Amino acid sequence: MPKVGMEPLRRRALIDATISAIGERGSLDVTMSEIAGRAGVSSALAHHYFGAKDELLLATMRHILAELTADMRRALRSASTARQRVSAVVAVNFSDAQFQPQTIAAWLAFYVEAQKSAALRRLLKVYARRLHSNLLSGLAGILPRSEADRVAEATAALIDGLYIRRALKDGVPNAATAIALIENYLETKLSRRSAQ
Amino acid sequence: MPKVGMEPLRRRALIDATISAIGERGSLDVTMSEIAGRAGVSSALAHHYFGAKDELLLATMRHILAELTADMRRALRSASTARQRVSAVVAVNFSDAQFQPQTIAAWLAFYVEAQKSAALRRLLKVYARRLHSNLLSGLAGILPRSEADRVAEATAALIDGLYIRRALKDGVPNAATAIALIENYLETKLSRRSAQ
DNA sequence: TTTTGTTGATTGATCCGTCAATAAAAAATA
DNA sequence: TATTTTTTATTGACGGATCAATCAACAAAA
Repeated sequence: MPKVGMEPLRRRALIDATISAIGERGSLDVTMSEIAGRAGVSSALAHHYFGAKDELLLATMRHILAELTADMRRALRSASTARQRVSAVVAVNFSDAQFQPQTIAAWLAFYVEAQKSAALRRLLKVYARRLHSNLLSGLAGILPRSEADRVAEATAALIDGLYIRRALKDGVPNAATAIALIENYLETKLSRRSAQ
Repeated sequence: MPKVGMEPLRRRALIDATISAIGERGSLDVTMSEIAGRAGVSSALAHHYFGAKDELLLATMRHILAELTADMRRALRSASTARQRVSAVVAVNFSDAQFQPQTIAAWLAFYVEAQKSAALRRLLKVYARRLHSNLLSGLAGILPRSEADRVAEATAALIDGLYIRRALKDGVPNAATAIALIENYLETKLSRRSAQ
């Protein structure tokens, strides 16, 4: 039943299907047929709209990053102090929308794929840089620049590390614990401004 | 030129070839032919000794973990105080032997594969638990138990996070900086035993 | 009648795993 | 010691399966 204006709906359905397929299998080793099937269309249609598998994967990653970015912007808007801004950035990464098995598995899989795909690598670097600068925008108001830089780096590493450990279902079990762990770190770093 | 006693040599060569192949491609998507070729043998021989690809990959992961474990044991032996033990555990993970692009890429790839392979998952969990208990063996002598547990968890997450960021060639550029970052965290955690 | 949506069938490539065949060493036998 | 037999090492060729991508064809809207 071909109705006009299907393109954006199909694109979105295919991207959602890609996320859930990757999340379930835990890797990018999902077939176009599998994805298309989940979206309720044929694999030919997936190729019709995205051209090649690479581009569907890239579009999916872009979509995940866009959602994260939007969440981040929202969270930052409602933070008034520098300290709150730091906490907001951390909290978003462990919000219900982001810290889910599917999304986490997808992140991990994309990290690996980035080693092969230059386009994906570029995308992830943009995200990493943005995360860093978001953290820094809060920290710079509290700590001296070089120290703020180091704390931002450590916080980013903690976020990535907790994600990876969550994917393995080992270590930290839930979002609240993860946040508490990072906040605990930040608290010890921010409460005593004697640096070094 | 069939000479007897080739098996251990071939196994080793194939495992080394697997590591370098994975390291170069940045994922487990390497063919048996590619691996065998690097080891200077035919793919049929790789199958002869390892049966299936899964088992070669598993053997490779086991080998990497065994090396890390051996390094860890050595490092711990030469540490006399609890504090030194903590630093030793951290340092080993960023030693020249471990913190190399090839090995890091392999780690990351295996993390992803673990979501599919139960055997691999079990292996990684054993490693994670051992890392945790090694860290704890040092921290428990300095901090109260619950606090020590949390710091061990954070340190492990930092290690994983710095690995992942290294794989992306983003963030922390070298081993010394990574160690300094973690030591800086440990120092702030261990110097003020007022806990919370 | 042109545009948009859609798919079944097919192609071509890749790759794992197997197998029969070969050859050298080692062991057993004469 | 000379020979046969068995074990170990090794590979080229191939079967079979999977999958990405293409294409021709069809149907409904515009």
